[in-house]
Amino acid sequence: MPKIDIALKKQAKQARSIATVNVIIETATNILRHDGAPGFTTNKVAERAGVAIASLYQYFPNKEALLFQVARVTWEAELARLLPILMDDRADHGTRLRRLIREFFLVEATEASLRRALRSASIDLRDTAEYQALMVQGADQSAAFFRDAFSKSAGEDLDFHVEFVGLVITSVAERATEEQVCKAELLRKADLLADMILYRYRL
Amino acid sequence: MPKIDIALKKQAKQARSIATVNVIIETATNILRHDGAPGFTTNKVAERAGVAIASLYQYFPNKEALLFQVARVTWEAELARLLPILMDDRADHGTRLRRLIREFFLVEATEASLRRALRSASIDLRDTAEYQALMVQGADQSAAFFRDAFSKSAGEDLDFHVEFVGLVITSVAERATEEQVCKAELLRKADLLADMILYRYRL
Amino acid sequence: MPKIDIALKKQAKQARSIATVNVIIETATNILRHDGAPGFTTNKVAERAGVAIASLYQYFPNKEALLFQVARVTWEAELARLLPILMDDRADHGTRLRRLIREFFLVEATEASLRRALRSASIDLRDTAEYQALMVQGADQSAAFFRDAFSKSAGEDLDFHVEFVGLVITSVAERATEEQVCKAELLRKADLLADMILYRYRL
Amino acid sequence: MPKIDIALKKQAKQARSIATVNVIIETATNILRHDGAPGFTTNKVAERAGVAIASLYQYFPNKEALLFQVARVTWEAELARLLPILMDDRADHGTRLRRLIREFFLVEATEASLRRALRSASIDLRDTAEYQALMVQGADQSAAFFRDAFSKSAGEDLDFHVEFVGLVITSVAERATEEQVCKAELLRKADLLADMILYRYRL
DNA sequence: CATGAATGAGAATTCATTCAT
DNA sequence: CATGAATGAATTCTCATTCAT
Repeated sequence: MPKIDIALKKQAKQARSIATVNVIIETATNILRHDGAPGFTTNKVAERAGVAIASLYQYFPNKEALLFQVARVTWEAELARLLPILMDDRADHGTRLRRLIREFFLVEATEASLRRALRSASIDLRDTAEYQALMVQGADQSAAFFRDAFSKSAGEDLDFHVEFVGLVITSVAERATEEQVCKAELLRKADLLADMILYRYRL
Repeated sequence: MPKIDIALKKQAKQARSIATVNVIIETATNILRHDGAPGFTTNKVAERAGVAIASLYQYFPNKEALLFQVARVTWEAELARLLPILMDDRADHGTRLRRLIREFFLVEATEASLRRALRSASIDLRDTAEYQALMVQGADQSAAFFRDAFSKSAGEDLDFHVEFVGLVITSVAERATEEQVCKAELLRKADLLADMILYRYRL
Repeated sequence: MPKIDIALKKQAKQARSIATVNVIIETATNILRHDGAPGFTTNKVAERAGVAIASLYQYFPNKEALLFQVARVTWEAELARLLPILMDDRADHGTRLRRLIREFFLVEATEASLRRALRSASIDLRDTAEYQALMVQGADQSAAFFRDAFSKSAGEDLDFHVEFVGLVITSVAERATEEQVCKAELLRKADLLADMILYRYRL
Repeated sequence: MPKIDIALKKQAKQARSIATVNVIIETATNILRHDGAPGFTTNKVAERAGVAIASLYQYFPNKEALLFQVARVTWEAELARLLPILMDDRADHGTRLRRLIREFFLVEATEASLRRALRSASIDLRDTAEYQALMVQGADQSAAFFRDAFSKSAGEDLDFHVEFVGLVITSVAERATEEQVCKAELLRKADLLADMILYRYRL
């Protein structure tokens, strides 16, 4: 039941229009990064991107659609950094989990302001099928990993634990990176969180 | 470096003025609760509160100032529920921490939509001295408790642990209450989080 | 089931605001009269009325509401000219009907362009309860007159005839006044239409 | 004084071009029929017709030109249904007039929404020479018929009567078909209008 | 003090039309 | 010729805030 239609209007075919679309998405990302959600207006994006506002609306049916593309690109980049850690079978579960959390904290930190803006702006997005599909993409893989890791110690309701640990890691990472801190301290926090989880599940 | 001046324009002294201010704050709270951050406009608050918009601006220099008062009142109410648990010396630290987390989850859940709206609306507020002072208020008391609880097991940098545990509890509680779930599941999550912390600090 | 809410937002109370509202309605009427429906934009109305666009929207919740007020004022003025003719019991039905049609043609002619614009612009208005109530106002009185006049000759389905004659008069008057013609010719047409109706109903 | 140039840019000569032009006109007609005047945008027409917007502008110099073609095609189809009735010498004038009015009501009813949209969209068109020429086309033939039919009873100014009766029939038909009614009631109205005219002219 | 009135600046979105390949 | 790309100029409507009584 997505109230807003988020699908792109036209697929850009020619090189010129592909460039335009990309410029728009990049500009939007930057604005979100630097000015936050309240500064994110279609007019500003168009102006800063150097295209007419009507051009923006030729590809994105509405503001949310543009926002979604920003979220998609950002999220995909994030996944690309995290998945390899999950898949690395040479390391045991505990090691991988610790690495995952560390990397997750670092990833969030690099784009802290962008992620925050994205979060606060994409409230309407949450209900769209597209957004949920996007989120599931990465969640699937990590859930499988968690399931594997906790299978012995979690007790009966494995899924409950899997979901909750995911929630804990993402929510803490988000908040921990809100304040600007040095990398060392960030990693210390990541490790401390990893400790809590590893202790609980005896990894 | 607070860009916005949040201080109340004039401390309402007469009974009538105090009542007006309170009505405005309550109305604002309700609007935030029911209509969310985007529905929170000064004109709507004034209208629903039954005062002229100009009167609102006689007490609150700008929108943020009003928002801050809402945050303050809400936060103080929350503290009032949590502090007794922290202060109860009859229970040992582990028990109190578990209770604290449970209560915190419940508190957050009862006003989930209000808290979310407050969060998403008060981004600019974060930088103000007033807001930070407000947050410290409760943090002080709980920090003392945490310091006491973790003193043996935390190792050297006690303050680091104290701060981080606070962050973990608040961030997880906030996210865990975002989706509507039954009380039982909420408490299960609270307990699981408590487990993680208690295990780590051997309580 | 009115989709658009047409009710005025605030009732203007002070003299100043009553003047503002009136100026806006008058300006809107003039624009409709001279520029037609496509030229009727809220911005243009506000600008020509010498008020800020936001002021316009303080009293009229949307474009349609303003349009409705124009229709109301115009319609009421029209009624004020027609009702006395209907009520005049000194004349017989035939005479009154002939006078009514003449006056109706003249009324329509004086504001031909306004009425046309109003018609073409108020398509959405038709479905609103307010608009229908407004229309019924005058229709009631004339229907009563028609019913009285045709009762002997119309046969069984009196209401059908009453409604249809109303439709005939209004539709012909509207179209007959579309082209600019002299008063004499207009009255000739009115009389010819009256003939047709009077003959049919033996008045 | 046609402000807008309505003439086709180039008479499509090749078969492919003719097909394109026809597809565009048909699509435009359908959009007008189903979405009404406000939904009638050149971009939408082009998209639904499966041609590039620039191609549309290669044949039609502007929106009005396209609109005019729609009006022309529609009007010609209408004429094709009405003329045979007028020309049928086996029936007397009264019979033919009654038939004409009935058929006219039916024709208008079948395409009520299209005609309404066409009317409300083609206000500017009225002043163009082309449009007037188009309208005269059918008017000529029916005027001849009316002249014939009313010659005895109309008195001196025959042309006046001829023109006015035409106006009466078209205006009433248009309005009578605005509301959705069953065929039976529509014909009843047509007959009642025919009565009025026939009585007046003793046919 | 309180308030009714007023507004500047901007927000999202649309549309007829042109341009360059 | 056909078309993908691009846009200027509007349009409706909102909102935080000020002003004058």
